[in-house]
Amino acid sequence: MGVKERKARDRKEMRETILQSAHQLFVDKGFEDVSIRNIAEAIEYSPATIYLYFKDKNEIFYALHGEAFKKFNEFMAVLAEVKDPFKRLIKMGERYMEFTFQFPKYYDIMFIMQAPMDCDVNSEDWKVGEIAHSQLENLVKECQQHGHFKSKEYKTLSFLIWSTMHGMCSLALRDRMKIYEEEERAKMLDKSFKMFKQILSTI
Amino acid sequence: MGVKERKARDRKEMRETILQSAHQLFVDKGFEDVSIRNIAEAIEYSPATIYLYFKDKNEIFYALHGEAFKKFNEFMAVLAEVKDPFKRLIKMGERYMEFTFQFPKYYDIMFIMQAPMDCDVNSEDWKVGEIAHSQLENLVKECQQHGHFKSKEYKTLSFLIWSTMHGMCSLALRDRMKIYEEEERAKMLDKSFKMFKQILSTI
Amino acid sequence: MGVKERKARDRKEMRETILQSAHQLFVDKGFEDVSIRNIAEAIEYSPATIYLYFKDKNEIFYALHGEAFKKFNEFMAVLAEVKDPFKRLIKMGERYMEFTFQFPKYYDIMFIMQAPMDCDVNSEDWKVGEIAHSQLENLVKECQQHGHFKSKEYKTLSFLIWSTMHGMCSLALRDRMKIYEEEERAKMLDKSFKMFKQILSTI
Amino acid sequence: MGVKERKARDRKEMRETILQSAHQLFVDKGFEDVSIRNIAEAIEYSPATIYLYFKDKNEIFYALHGEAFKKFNEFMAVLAEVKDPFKRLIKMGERYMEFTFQFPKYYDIMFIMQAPMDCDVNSEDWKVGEIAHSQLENLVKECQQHGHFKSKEYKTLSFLIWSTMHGMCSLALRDRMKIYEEEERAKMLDKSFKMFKQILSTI
DNA sequence: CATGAATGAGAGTTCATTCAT
DNA sequence: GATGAATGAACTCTCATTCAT
Repeated sequence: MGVKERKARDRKEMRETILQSAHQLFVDKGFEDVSIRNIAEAIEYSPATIYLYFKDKNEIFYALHGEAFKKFNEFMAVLAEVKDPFKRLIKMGERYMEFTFQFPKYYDIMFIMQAPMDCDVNSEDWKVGEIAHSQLENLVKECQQHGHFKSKEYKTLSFLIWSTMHGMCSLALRDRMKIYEEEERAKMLDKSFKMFKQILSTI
Repeated sequence: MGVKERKARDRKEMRETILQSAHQLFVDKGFEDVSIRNIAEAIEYSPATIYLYFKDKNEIFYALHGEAFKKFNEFMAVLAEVKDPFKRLIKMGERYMEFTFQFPKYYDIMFIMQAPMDCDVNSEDWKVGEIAHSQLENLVKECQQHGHFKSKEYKTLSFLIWSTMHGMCSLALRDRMKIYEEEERAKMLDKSFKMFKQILSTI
Repeated sequence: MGVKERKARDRKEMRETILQSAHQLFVDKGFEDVSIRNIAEAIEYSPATIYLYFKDKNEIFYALHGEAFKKFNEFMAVLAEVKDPFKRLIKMGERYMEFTFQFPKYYDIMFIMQAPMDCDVNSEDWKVGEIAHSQLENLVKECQQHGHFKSKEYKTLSFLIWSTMHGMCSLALRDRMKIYEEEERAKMLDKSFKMFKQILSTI
Repeated sequence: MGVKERKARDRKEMRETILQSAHQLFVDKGFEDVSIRNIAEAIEYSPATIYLYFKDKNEIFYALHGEAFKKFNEFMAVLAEVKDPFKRLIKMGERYMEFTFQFPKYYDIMFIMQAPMDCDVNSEDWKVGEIAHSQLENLVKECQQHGHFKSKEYKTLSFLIWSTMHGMCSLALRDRMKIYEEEERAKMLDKSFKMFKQILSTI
């Protein structure tokens, strides 16, 4: 038994090692530019070894996808500290943007990339996503209980808020802010987010 | 003379055929995952033939990009009929969404897809993009002259509006609305846009 | 008849035009790097046109080969002016080197390149080559009649002389003088040829 | 242990196999006209396999170049046995010719073929070449100390000697002795070399 | 368990050549 | 006589994947 358990543990550790490498490479270079060979080299194993732990490249992708959402949720954990729901909502937006620009490739998999077709909709990953989403809806509802967003349907507003945040982030990430001068882009995002907060506080 | 013209027309048709195929494929599989060979197969010509009409893979992408923006601007031409600037802004939003869901592949190329790096910023395509953008900014400014958006910086607000619209559209296009039931998605977009209009009218 | 003749003349002119272009390109870039397209572009005709005048790329090559030898012989014509046979021999060597470095690609086809297999040994081109060669042999014989190269077999000496000249030229042309500093190479060739002359004058 | 060694041996053998094929092809068809595919077909492996043993096409060429020079130097080792420098010089010439006709393909790569441009001048291969060359220069110098080649600059004379040998060898190798009857060619080379020796002994 | 070796498939691209017009 | 259009075959090189060891 001890043996079996150790084996299982070893196996998990190896998967972890591979994913960490894949993660690093992925975060550095994006999905398309990470090859099995890269990962293998990074962990100083042979490419063939990877296949002992993952069926194929897609499986690694899915795992990363899961990691991304996990990381995202961890990233949002700090919200717990903020008591006032509206302030918490604002903080959520701030963290959303921070996450986006700290882990742009993760944001990309999570919210932009065309996922491979055969992705399992029921997989745990998507559940994690749903959790994040209902967190937002609950928060909006809570804000209403504190007098915000009067006569707004909370589900719809939640989606609208998410859309706005996602719009800013994804335009930036996918290089659609070239209409602004290089140096202005960050400022524009900043000003835009500030204006968004202000609007939210008045409606 | 007739001959020359017919040849020119043939040539244009062929370019068009290639572009249509490429278009389809690019958005189905992403730029990186489309090969000249794919395109060639799709139109039932040899790969070499493609090179008679386009210098390389990138040039195909740029051509599509240009076409998309042209179509986009044509699509926005109806705005001229709307006199009141605020109503025009709202109409703009409506048309934006209509365009997105009528020509999702074009929208994808314009605002979502990862473009090849070595794209010429000074090319006409980008100018068309800038025109569309300054159209929005001018419209927002005009609204302010009619008493809307008091004490809001118009450039920032323009970006925020665009972000919101893009957020909704791209989340839908890239299948990130799976958290909602299939039948609800369109409704959600609708309600969300309505709420957005309402918010805009109060700020 | 007039018509027939004119047509024939036209045809020859076109062949000439093509060859001149091919020649220029060939001299500039070497055989491998000249494409039918290049030639066609240079003469502002379509690639297909080339095929009306030459069976294929090889045929152009052979024609160039012939041109090279013709040019070589023309280049040697000045020797006629030199009365004294030994001086003429020396002059021949000088001209040989001059030709080599003025038309390196020609020298290459004539004396270095692996000729395409299906080259016709009996073609006129080779005869031109033989003429050049027997010119050398005759010259050496003549020198002997004037007291040079006593008790040397003239055919053998001729080959030895040619070998020496070819050795220097081909080592230079095929970049085998890298053992010497860049600036020294020309000097080395010069000194080497001077020494060769001096030796010839003493044997 | 035995395993490691066997693997290393296998690897070396495979490299050798590839090099032999490449060798043959390079000299038959020239560097430009040999493809990785050709080589792969010749050894009945897939093209991709080649890349497991050589970084790219150039590396194959360099390897051959290196091998050739190593072989050449080994071939010249027998010179050590000859005490008298002039006799040694003559022997060197003899060995040079023997090498040429025993290993014509190697000779071709070393001294005739157009090498790829981006060759590393500082690589070991070129050093081996320089060694061979300075061996000649030293030998000529030594001959002078024994009363030969009076008032001749030894570096220049060395190049002249090399040129003469290379001229004879390369004309033969590249089939430029067709002016002589088939049966005479070898004799001509022989007589020519004899005459060269005789000349060297009198200057 | 780990891997070295091998490969099929495929990428973008170029070229000599053909043929209907 | 000239050509625009087309293509088959080739190029170098990379990658995910397999399998015997």
